[in-house]
Amino acid sequence: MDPVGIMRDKGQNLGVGLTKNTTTVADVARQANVSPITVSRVIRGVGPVSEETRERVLKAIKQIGYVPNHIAGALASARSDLVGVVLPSVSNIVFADVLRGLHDGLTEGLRAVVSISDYSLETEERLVRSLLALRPAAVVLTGCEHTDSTVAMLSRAGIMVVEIMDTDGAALDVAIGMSSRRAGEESAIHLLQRGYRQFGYVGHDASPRDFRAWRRRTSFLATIRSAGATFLGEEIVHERSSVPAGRRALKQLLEAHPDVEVVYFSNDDMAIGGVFHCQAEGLSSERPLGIFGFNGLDIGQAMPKPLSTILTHRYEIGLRTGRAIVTAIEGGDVEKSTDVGFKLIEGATA
Amino acid sequence: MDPVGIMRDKGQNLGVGLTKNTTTVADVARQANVSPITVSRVIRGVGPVSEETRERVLKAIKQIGYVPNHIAGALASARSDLVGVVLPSVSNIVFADVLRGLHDGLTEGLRAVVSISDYSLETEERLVRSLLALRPAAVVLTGCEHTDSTVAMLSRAGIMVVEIMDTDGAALDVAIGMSSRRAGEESAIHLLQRGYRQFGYVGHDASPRDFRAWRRRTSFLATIRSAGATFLGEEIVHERSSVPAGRRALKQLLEAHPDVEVVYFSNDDMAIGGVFHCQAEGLSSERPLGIFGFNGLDIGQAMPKPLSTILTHRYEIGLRTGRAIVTAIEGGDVEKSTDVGFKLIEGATA
DNA sequence: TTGAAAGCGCTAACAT
DNA sequence: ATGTTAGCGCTTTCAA
Repeated sequence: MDPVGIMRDKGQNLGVGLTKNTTTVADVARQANVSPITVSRVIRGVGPVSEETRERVLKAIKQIGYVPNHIAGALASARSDLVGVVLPSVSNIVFADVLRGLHDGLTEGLRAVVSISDYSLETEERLVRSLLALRPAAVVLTGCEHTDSTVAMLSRAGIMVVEIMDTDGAALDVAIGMSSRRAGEESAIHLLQRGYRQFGYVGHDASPRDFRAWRRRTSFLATIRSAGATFLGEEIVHERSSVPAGRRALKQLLEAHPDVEVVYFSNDDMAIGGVFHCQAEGLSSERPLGIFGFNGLDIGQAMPKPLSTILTHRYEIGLRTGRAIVTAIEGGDVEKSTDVGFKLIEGATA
Repeated sequence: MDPVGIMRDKGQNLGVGLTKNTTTVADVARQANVSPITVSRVIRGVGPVSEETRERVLKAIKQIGYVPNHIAGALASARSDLVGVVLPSVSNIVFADVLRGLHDGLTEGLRAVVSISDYSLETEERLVRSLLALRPAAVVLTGCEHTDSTVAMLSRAGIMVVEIMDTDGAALDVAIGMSSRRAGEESAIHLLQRGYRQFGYVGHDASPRDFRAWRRRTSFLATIRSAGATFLGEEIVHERSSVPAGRRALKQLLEAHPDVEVVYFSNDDMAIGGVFHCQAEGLSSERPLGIFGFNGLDIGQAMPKPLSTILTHRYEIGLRTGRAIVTAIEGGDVEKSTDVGFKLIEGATA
């Protein structure tokens, strides 16, 4: 209930030589009886500094509680320790995994500035424009679809761009991910091999567009059709993917198309909702409806009947992205495109 | 397979007036026949600028594809548009929700720099030290436990600090969250009212420490004990919380203490694992074991028997945090402590 | 091994 | 309404 004064004592006394409480390299230098540049060298650990002065400077830093200003450093050196990251969502555990991997992969004091595009390319463009103002060391985007302006801005900026998750398109610079097309295809082939002939699909449509889910659906459908199987119909919920949405959608689908033998879901969240619908309706025994997901979330594998799905390597994508950025900054070469693959989990639901 | 040259044409030609491909306000100014400061005023939308010059400047910006440099701006104005955020984890959907809320709450071009402490106060200290080098507009920390050094650094920096999730402790500056203590207590009261007398607990211990889960457990135990109920025992997995971990842990607990009537779980992930264990063992009918969670994840509510749990307002915590930061930056007053509360969901598992 | 000078790109303060 | 001047705090370059 107490209103509180923020930014107390910023000490920005711009008057006549009054105290500013922001200590600088100059303060440290004075304390240690060296020049500012020597302090800078000690902090960055570059250049020749005698052990004796080094210790003197370090002591001075401790004494006056100096905290380096990377903003000033970045301006002077034209080198940034920020990595701009645009993810379509963080609520989806998939991108949370990517982010965790990215953090583990980024070293050398690199830090991620995370923005969320909500699956909109226009939002992505806005976010990239704004991120570029930070002159980041690299930019990480999700997927290979971007507006022309986004591409133009990035190419003019001349910084490293990593497109993650998706290796189906032509990489702007570096791509690290997997092929959605092949994932859809392999899912279809597996289900065909299991003898299914009557297919259904349950999908979501996140805000504007989840391109990768759509590409999986497209190649899945193409594969079952070219095998002569029947696609009975689909139910698409116009909201972000979730367990409850999957449950509702499967109910809808089964009402419209009671004869489906197996349903391909846009991802595990949706598929788990499907499993719950079957459990709730007691469908499991009298009518073994096949359910197939995508991602291989651990929750799906912890269910009494583990979910049949495709395991994706989200953490690894993030990790490799971080490492690729570090490598590039250190002057190393980075693969143009890295496919981390995926793994089909047979499970017990299809 | 193509090694690719990153940072191509950085254009850092430091020679005699050769082309640098970084355009600056000066370039725009030249193009528009005004002074740099006028360009700056147009970009920031402050100060008096005639409509005519404004348009001329805007046109020039478009023409030469100028991208502002916020790093330089931040240095000159001693104002940053970065908000440092330290979360214990992002894999946990709870913090992903917080992050989403935070993004929605932050406006005015404020951007989050996210770091992950992995539930370690020492890591948090390191991350805060490193974040302060960016001179952020505010720092968001999780929980009210911090090392002394962390507290000292932050107070010296004199910037806004928001401690989220937890309002049990004394806020350093601003706290937005809920009371873990009361959550544990209310869970216990509810289960006692339902007639349960033989209690068990299944918990996790994330890396070093999940303080809030532990506080829930402590107040839960205190409450059932003071009501004269029996605490039969507990099973703690020494890993981060997850559905599979919950499933395994419940199995263990029931083997050691076959007489428990109801189990309080450290959170919904663990509790859902418990439900899956019961389903897999066919325990649901022959022996209706009570299961109670924490968080109110939508997956728990989409299960055939919705999980009994406490709904927390993660998104709102993030949203309010973002808004509080914006308010403070704009000079407004912010509540010292905001309790967003929680809501008990009766569900069908306890 | 150390330092002096210059400037990164922008904006606050003070003119005009 | 616009411009001039003088830095922000650091690091580069070049000299000692």
